[in-house]
Amino acid sequence: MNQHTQYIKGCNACKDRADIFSCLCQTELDQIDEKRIEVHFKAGELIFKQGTPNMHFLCLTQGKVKTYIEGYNDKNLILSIVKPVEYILGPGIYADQMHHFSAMAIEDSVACLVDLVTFKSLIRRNPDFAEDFLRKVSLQSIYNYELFISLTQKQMPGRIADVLLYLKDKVYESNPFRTSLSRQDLADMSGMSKESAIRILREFKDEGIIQVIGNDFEILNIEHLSKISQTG
Amino acid sequence: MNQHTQYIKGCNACKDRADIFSCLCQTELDQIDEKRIEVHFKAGELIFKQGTPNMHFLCLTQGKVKTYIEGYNDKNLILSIVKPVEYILGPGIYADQMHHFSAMAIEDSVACLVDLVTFKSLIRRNPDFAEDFLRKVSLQSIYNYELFISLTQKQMPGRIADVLLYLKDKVYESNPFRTSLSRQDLADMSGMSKESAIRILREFKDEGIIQVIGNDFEILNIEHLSKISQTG
DNA sequence: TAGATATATTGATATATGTCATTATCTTTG
DNA sequence: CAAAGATAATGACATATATCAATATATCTA
Repeated sequence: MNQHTQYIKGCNACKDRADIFSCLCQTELDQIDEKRIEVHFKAGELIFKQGTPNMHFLCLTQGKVKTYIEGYNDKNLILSIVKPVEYILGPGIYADQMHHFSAMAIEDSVACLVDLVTFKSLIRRNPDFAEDFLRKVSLQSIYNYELFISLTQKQMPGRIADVLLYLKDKVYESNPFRTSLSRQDLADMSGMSKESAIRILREFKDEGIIQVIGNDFEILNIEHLSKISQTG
Repeated sequence: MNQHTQYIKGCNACKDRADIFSCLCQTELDQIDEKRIEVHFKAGELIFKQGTPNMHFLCLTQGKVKTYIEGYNDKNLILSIVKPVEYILGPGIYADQMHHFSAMAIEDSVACLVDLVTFKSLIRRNPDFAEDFLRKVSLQSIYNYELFISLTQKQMPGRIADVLLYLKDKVYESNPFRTSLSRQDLADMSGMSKESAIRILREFKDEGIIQVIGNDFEILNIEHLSKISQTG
């Protein structure tokens, strides 16, 4: 399916893949469809920036996006890698209408922007939709708690192991995988300097746990890597 | 107001103080009141434990509670100190019905437990309530992002500064404040060993930024402490 | 294709932080 | 009140991790 067909079919084509929208009736879906803006981003382009007003609910239909908190000294902390079809839910939607993290395309991407007035009115009118949305928010929260433990209680090897397993299981869903993430990105996902990230990757490579050629990764010994993730 | 009057008055007395319940009509509030169980906890008692089923929505009416993730090697990460009247919202409510963190009373406390069936049906029936709840969840999320930055990008002095400012501004809301938190707790809030926490506190004391006598804290130079929080 | 620019890698070194052992102080309890 | 147990404080030391500098490799661009 090329981008043009995708555009013409609109939300209906997407609906099957987009879990929380499956509980909307046709009229409700049409409402979103009308208000929907489809935007194409090139790899490296900023989708929205932390600190700016949050006016849209965002649904990623193609490509990959990293969400990250911009901290001090130009250091970023990558929260998640979003793949299609998933939503980018900022907590600002129901609080201060601001973005609390930034989002950047790491591959050429397509996203649908739905204005928040429409989105919120659907939340109010359709309890199933509200519950599904709450479920999404909750799952994200749960993942954040895991991230807390990984980042604050594990040493570097454990954190890199977590990142590799996350990429394999949640992002690329395949074992030899090629990523568009830079070494700096991997470092930003695991809260360390890029030099440290590189060093740990090399250690894993030397121990035969992984194979790395450029941006092609293969986890050779999943058990061992999981153990490193466990023991911190 | 003693505990007995508090009990007799029920949710109605609490309503003024409990923001998200203010949008409920009397009938709805009565429903919660009926299903409500009031429980008294002694300081140090576990209220619920990570990994157990999450069957109740919890509202703290007296005392103070710490919520914390139990990580590896018996290390905990304290997420928040809850004071009355606030809610303890686990993300499991709308996901897997499990607790993803533990809660423990750090002072003698009173909490109201509302069963989730009642709670969820109100969320479905009253959109204002649902929105208020979403607002609460969102604010918690925003705080978690700040915590991420503090814990992963600041050095120990910055993290301890954050903890002290949090206790002053959000928990005790007064400047000389007495806490029931142990040094280990302060360490668990800032993601470091208790020895390190103690050392940083001593440094702040030597530099005249704070005064500490036992569990009595006073921040003498708020500007300086804020600066330490900023510069990491 | 060559030069320029960004990214990745490596090594040497400095530093932040944790661990362990010891002593001091506070709190509980018989 | 004294003994016991918990919590707090301190110092010496080990180690995880960041920083800096140098080089290698990849990627872009004229």
